[in-house]
Amino acid sequence: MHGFRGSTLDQIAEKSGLSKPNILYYYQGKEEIYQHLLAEILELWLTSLEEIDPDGEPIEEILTYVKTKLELSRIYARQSRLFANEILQGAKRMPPEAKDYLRRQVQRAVAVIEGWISQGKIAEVAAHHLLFSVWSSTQHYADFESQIEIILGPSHNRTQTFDDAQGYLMTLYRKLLTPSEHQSGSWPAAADKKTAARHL
Amino acid sequence: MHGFRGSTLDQIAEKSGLSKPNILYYYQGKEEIYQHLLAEILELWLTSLEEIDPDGEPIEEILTYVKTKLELSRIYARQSRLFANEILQGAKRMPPEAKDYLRRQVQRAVAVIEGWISQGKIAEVAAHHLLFSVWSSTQHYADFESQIEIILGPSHNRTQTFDDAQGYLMTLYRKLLTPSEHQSGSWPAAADKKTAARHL
DNA sequence: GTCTATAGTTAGATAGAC
DNA sequence: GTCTATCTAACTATAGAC
Repeated sequence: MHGFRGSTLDQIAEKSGLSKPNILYYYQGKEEIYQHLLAEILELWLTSLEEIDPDGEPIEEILTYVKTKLELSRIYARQSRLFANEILQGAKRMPPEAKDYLRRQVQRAVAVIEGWISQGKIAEVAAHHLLFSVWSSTQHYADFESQIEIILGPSHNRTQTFDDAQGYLMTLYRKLLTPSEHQSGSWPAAADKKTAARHL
Repeated sequence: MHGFRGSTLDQIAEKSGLSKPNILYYYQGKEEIYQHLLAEILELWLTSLEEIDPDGEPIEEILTYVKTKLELSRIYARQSRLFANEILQGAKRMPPEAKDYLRRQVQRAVAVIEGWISQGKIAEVAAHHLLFSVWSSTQHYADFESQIEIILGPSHNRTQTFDDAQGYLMTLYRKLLTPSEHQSGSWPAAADKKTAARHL
């Protein structure tokens, strides 16, 4: 699980307990094994994104997503690194269907977030960039784990670090998203009744 | 510039205009070329971190660092990806001196930030995690450029995206760092005279 | 279905002429 | 210092027995 070139069929064979030719009996080639893994990971990432509920309480919905994404990074750190490596290499081995799936799910989430903004339920932010920063700041704890190890030293407790990260990220995104007292952009542009009522 | 295994000596030879054996006349091997590149990039990253001035205006100092880091990601995107790839692979090819250098510079910056916090000049945050999120959220635009391309489509303007990112990140970190009106933690613990004066 | 043995390819490094 | 030609190791994939 170290990228397409990072693992050899010999290693995969050893880990899986099958022989090399036997693996190639089930898969057409190394490429197919790799893309199968990629698809699984993307599914995991996007399912959590899909769970953002347009009818939920906006800030809590987003904070829950952040929390879930961090948890996925903790549990599926190796998978996160495999995916990160693929993107780093230019996403050349990512099938077009997977790219479409990614694009569609992001578009949905962006629409939900922009809806909340226009209703004045969260502060005005660039929705795409909010998602980018949520992804990067959570996945960092998986993808750059070896750098964190270098900085915090070998004595640091992994679980503790993830707990601290959660506390930090909750504060970060709560402060960002909480609407300011007198938000000019959301009204009178906002059509939401409750929002309007607050200003009367 | 696609990681140690991502580029072959043949490609390096072609790009540099030299022949393969001629490159190995100057460098002992591929490993030495790679580590030379790594060291250059780390220097670039840590120099910008070093520029954080303990005597400057805290929030502006940090926001300037964020801006600089984003600019470095824009200009040195390939280098950022090379470094990210090394960390992703477990930082196994990073020399111990480079790791020490990284650790020391981070410790210095953390001390500066914690000083500002104890003086009540910025909100209370976990300094290490602040740095982690600044790195990840800025480097994302270099390291995950191909994913951004997938999401925003081929028609998106790279310069525009970086400009939008800067606006977003300035808001994000300004909101995080601005101390709240009645900050209990910073006073009376804070020994700073001006801070105390604000409360009289 | 599963294995051993091996073919075919690629890439890092070196020998040796100029 | 720089090149062509070549060696050697590692790796993907297949042939063919059981």
